[in-house]
Amino acid sequence: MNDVARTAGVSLKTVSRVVNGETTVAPDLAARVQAAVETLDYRRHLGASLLRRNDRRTRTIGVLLEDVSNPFSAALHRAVADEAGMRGVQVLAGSLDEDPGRERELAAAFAQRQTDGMILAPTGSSQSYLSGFRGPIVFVDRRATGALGDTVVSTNVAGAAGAVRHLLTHGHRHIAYLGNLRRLTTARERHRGYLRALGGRAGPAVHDLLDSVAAERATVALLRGSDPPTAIFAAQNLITIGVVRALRRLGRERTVALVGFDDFPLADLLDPPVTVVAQDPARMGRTAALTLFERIDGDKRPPREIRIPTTLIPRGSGEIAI
Amino acid sequence: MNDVARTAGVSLKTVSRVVNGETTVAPDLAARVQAAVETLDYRRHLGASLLRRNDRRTRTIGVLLEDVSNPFSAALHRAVADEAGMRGVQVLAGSLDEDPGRERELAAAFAQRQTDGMILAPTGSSQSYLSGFRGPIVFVDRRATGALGDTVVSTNVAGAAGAVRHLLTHGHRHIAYLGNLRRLTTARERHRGYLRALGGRAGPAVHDLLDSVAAERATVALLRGSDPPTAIFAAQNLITIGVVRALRRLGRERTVALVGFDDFPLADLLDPPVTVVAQDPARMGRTAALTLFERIDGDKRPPREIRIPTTLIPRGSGEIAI
DNA sequence: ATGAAAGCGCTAACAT
DNA sequence: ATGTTAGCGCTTTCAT
Repeated sequence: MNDVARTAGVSLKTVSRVVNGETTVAPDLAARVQAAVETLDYRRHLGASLLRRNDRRTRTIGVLLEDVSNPFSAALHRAVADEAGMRGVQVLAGSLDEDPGRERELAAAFAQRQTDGMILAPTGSSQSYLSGFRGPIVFVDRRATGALGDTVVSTNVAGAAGAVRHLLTHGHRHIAYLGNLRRLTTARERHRGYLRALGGRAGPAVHDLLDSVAAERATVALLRGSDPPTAIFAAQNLITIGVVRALRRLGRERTVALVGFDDFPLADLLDPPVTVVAQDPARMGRTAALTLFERIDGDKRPPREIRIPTTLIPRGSGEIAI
Repeated sequence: MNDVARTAGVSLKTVSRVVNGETTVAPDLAARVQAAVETLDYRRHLGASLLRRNDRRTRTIGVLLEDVSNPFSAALHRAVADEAGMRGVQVLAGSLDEDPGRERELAAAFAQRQTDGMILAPTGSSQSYLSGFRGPIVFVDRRATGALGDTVVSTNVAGAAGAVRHLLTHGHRHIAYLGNLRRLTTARERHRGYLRALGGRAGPAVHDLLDSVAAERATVALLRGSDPPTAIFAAQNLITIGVVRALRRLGRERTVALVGFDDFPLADLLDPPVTVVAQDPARMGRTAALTLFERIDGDKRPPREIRIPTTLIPRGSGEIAI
């Protein structure tokens, strides 16, 4: 910046003014500065600029999701990035892989980089470590424990209950539940919806499935067991895919009904097409980003919880009658 | 940091030493500083630290891909993030959506944030705008024009030629090509492989398909045309999916052969399962990241081009005989 | 081993 | 409208 000032024959502050688009600069001076900037290929050092600025904003936010390569997280991430891009804000992203340690580490790493705020899908059982962090935090997909912030979640209980009622409608009375880690609020809520729809007549439940391979194995075990279910409710997209693989392997895809929670690409092209309770990850991401930017802009209202509705999409696998 | 120094009763510099883990501090002083750090919940301001440091590293890199929610880009992004995470490096990511303007803007935004380097899948027809950027750049998936840097690409020509030869083996002589934007080096190379395998007997080619809907429409038009192909080579994952949808719609999925370039989740569960030339996006991402970190660490050798092999995976759709 | 002073690149506050 | 000075939070350099 010094070089530019010298080249243009003006003071350092004038260069600063031009670079920041302030209008109180004579046109001819501004032009000279612009010329010098281009000659020297000068680019402002954002870090230095932010250090002195009053608002202290880095125009960077952090997004911590389960796995940016899972279609749900990827769509959510994409929506956040788009909303941020419109505001000239950059996005740091991280995948937690259900590891509470990574959650804390990455959150700390983002905080050290002075992100203006964070969007977090918590995986640990407590987020109290966030107290004392600088910017606002919006929790997405999962509720937080021991930390304050806005929350954007799907209507998990209602969605799961709707899925199970859909199976009941088609005559099923022996419906299994396959879900992921019970410490996650989503898993617990979807299980609660499952129990609510079934009243006292809940079927077998398998929890803590970490990936589609585990889900496939669990499904095979259930169906080969002494009291096989006639229908399955799969509480997460990878689990649904594991169940589909298992049913195929056993040749039972046309006799055992299946409804999955969370839609996934090509679900409609499988045979039979997979009935799902679709979430709206793009809307969740957009909503979380909008909420975060409102907070960053000074919104002081008490934390809100925003519930994004789910949609049952009947495609075939969930309409298999008993 | 001043507060910490006062609370611990030491000088500012001593705090700096402790925070940076320098060993030249008496144990009792270090302990006092640590205590003060915890009491005051002090966190070092990385931006300020970097401003004065000699190496000028932000420990942040940028990754610009076509669309972080496409499975190919998502897997690549994930691999880069993992490799970066192991080094305590954070990753800024952006989606270009085949928009050269966004490519330039996002690259500039990253540069302003002093990323130590960038990984870029170019979409514009020239990357000369990169000259004068601070850190090293590694091009991934696509070659750059007018800019220097290491390049990590799939063996596009060989992979595409292999796919088409596979169709020839099954008796097809009238094979269509469906590809995306011709300005992309990947699209051109895959088309070249297609032409090479067919010698003078190339079939109809449809270029510049931007998404699966466009591919679906193009496939329907081809098959309803006067001289319908007996087999299709789809040069990208979204295009392959569009072709699958079209074949289903026309009830031709068991009579028209299909080989796609780039694998996608659930390709093996479709009916018929889709034969593909699989790329290895995770390996591409890992390789690009490793190469970038070598450059950041001072590797001065001339730019290299690393070619990641592809694998033909016969699953059914490509083995439909004429 | 510890500290004082200078300065990284920039903008705020205050001149002029 | 333009320039001058101080200082953001930290690390360097150099002294002790």
